Amino acid sequence: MDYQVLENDICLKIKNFNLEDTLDCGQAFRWEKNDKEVFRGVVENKYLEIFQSGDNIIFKNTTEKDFLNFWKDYFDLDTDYEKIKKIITKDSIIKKACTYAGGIKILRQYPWEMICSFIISQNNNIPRIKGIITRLCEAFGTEIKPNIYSFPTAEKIASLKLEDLDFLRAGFRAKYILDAAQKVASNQVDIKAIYNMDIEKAREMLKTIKGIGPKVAECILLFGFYRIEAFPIDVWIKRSLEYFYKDGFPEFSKPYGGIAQQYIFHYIRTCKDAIPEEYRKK
DNA sequence: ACCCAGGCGACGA
DNA sequence: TCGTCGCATGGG
Repeated sequence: MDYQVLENDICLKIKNFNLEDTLDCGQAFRWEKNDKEVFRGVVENKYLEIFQSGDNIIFKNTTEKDFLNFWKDYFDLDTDYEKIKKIITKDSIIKKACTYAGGIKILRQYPWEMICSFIISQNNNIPRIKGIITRLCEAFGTEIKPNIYSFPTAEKIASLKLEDLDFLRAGFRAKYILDAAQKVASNQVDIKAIYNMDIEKAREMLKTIKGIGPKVAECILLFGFYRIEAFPIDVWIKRSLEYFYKDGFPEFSKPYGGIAQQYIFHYIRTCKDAIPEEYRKK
């Protein structure tokens, strides 16, 4: 890994990485870009400002220690994506998607935040998901810097009543958030245990929470537990499976299905001519 | 106004 | 076990 320690910042030199696509492709909901291409976000109890300039990524006001012990892991910098791409791009559709969106990395995020976030995501759109999560953090998270809040703990949410969540305007999802918090806080859904479960058991465990079905469970496993074989099928992926993969998704890609899935998801959502218009609204 | 959003639970056949 | 429908809310 090639990086330089500057006065207050870390400068990482990296190829084939796209910060904006990575932070804005629907896997994370707590990064916002300001008017100067700088992303601001909160992960656990750390606040970061970060931006990209060509092959340089600048981590603002970051110590080498935080970079090596925390952000390197969060941004999945030790995974050899080129090796994975070599395998999965033997499929021509993934190859196209990878050309378009191959700068995305799968962020190593945290289980409870992903459980809560992807419960909120169901039958919802990304701007609204972000809004609900922002309100949730501002109300129940910890203020780690002036006006900057961490994601609230499951214990904190579990201590609330359903009416306390009304202001989120999360609709029918509010009761699911509460159920998730209660089950996680009480260890009825044991996050530590899920890390060591085989994936099918982990799916079943997550689905004991109300509001977690097959799709949300896959997202939690992929983004919260780094199970890169997890393959969430949302409306967009369903469309692309119908259009591109009538005979099934290629077997050799399945161990890295989650990475391929992200490339395809970003590709067909944002590239106008990826699939025909009539498939976009079926 | 209308349609849809990174779906799910409840219900009926 | 498989289809269908209602769900809260608000952006386009």
